[in-house]
Amino acid sequence: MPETDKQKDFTRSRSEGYQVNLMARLFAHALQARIKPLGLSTGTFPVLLALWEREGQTQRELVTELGVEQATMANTLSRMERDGLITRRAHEADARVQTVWLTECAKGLEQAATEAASEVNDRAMAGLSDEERHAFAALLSKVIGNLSET
Amino acid sequence: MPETDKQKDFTRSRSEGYQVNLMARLFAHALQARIKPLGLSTGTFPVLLALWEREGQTQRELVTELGVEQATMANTLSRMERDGLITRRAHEADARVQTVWLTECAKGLEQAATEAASEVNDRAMAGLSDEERHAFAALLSKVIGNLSET
DNA sequence: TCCAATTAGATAGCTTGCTATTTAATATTG
DNA sequence: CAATATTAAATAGCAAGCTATCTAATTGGA
Repeated sequence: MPETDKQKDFTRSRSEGYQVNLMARLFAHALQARIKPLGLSTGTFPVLLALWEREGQTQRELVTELGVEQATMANTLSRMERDGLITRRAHEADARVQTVWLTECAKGLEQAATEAASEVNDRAMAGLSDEERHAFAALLSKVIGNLSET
Repeated sequence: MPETDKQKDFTRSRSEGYQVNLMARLFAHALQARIKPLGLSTGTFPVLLALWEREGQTQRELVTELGVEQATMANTLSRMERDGLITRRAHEADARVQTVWLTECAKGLEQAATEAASEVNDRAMAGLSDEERHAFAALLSKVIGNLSET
């Protein structure tokens, strides 16, 4: 390709960044449709997964585990408290820290919510062989690793 | 796996939806770092790509082409107008329609901006063979297709 | 022709994400 | 011990996405 045509070889439809953004929005849309009836939303969902696995984590721990910014987590937790999904208790040894606990309501949603998420993943991966699904997971990890460096 | 363990087989770290969301945020972060010095942002970028290819499109055409909601596009175009990237002109035949045009400033950014985006894609795909990169693109298309149905 | 349906776009109001800054508490070090 | 660093969390303010609703213009039928 001649040097003068160089700026033409970038097209949106073939850009991985564009496709990834579109895919993420489609995932979120599909998940939202299934968990909205449960009173959940896409932002609260990963927090709930972390807490279903281990309750009483600090905001800092959730931030590290989920890879969002501290301010994002603070806002998400505020909404979750407002909506009756979590409560916060003072840390016994460190007055800066609050620990996060699930309400009974939130505890009761685990089964239905994880089933909804599995359904979305299965639908997204429909028609892919086991090898393709594994290849996709491996490529996701690789790309995430590449973009996470420093 | 026994029936009673069923709810435990969903883990965030292995959920495609979670990984895809993380990957999309990393892509956006990497792109933002490179185009912010040009006065651009991630939301305006695909609109510019579409207009660099063909100016004078209507908002409706941009919506269809980029796969965002009409309200999202309206807001994005407002910010772009505010920031001196586009102007809008009345359509000669239909008073409901406005066509979107690039400012001289926006026209001058094409080369630098597409280079920035290529750089992000290359970094994300670093260490992948040509076959892997093609496989990734094919899987993206497949998954997008699956989630786009109806 | 006129009324209903459609279409283009704007607006309201929300979530989810970000950066940057602030406040308060704890840890560290001279 | 006092001054400084660091750490945890909150807050301000913005971008980018969404749904839902509204207005105005155009189109299509009866």
